Amino acid sequence: MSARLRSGQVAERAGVNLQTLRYYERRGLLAEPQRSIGGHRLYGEDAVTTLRVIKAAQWLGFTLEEAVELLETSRHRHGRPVAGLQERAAAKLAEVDAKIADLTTIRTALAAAVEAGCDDLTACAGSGCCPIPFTDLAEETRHAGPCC
Amino acid sequence: MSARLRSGQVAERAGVNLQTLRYYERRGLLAEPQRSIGGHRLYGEDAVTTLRVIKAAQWLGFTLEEAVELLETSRHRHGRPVAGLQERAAAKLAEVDAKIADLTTIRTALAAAVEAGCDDLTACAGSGCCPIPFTDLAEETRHAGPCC
DNA sequence: GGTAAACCTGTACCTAGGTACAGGATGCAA
DNA sequence: TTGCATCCTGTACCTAGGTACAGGTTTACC
Repeated sequence: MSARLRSGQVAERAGVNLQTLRYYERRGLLAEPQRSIGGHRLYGEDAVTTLRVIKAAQWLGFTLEEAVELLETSRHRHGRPVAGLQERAAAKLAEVDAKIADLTTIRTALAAAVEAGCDDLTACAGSGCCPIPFTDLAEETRHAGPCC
Repeated sequence: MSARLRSGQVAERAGVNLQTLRYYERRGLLAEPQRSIGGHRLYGEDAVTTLRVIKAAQWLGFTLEEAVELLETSRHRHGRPVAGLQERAAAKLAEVDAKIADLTTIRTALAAAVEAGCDDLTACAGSGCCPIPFTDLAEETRHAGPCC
């Protein structure tokens, strides 16, 4: 239907690596495109849109796994409302809020350590007067770290 | 000098996996301990402290690579002040602030998308009325994503 | 001295999201 | 038709921070 794009052109327009296209295809994010006689991939403009959507989803904090689901529901939601962007975005919003709260706690500890003039974590761990919660961290192994 | 602890005891006290001890030893975070006649590792109490420090550093957002440096300066800073915790903590504070700012931007976009009732990213990418900055993201490839 | 738990080494595997390389085929323009 | 850029496949590698397993030795306790 529309002008066919070669993989290099799609990659360039979307600002991704050529290999990433194939990777996304394997992961099911990008549909298998048409092929030329010789076997080269030929994409439509919609592939570029899909890549933009993937990038936006990643920016919002969705994993590729989640991006697959977002794209799938977007593709074939025939009438009945599968868990759509609304629910997922609300859940992600809560995750982001939790992450901000964690980082804010850490920020406070870090600022306090700077303020208190701490200059040696090992010494700090010994003296009980450091604002960094060493003992809490040792016990709370269940509580995930700040990142990833 | 102090009571010798076996690797399992150290791991348990610090709340880490046994394998993690060896991993940290390889990475240079944990000094090579003494050995029993038969070759088993025998640690002092200070190993547990070191592990607590590592956990605290990770919680604050330092990588293991950075934790090595923190521990090393803590170990052999003979007089002259190498870049200590103060500088590193201040730098990390700036990083954390930047991360919080990024997440706050994302939070705003996510909340706006929920508010606007967006229910399909692909459709959103087409219509220009979605609060998610698709086009900006496509251009700003240099700007790192929200996480890691 | 017997036995079970703990420990040893080396190596492979895991997540997440890609990236790189080798060796060969295709596409396009002069 | 020649030549070069682009693309193909499959496989290996990367970061970061671990975790798991196999096969063998040591320690500790009864």
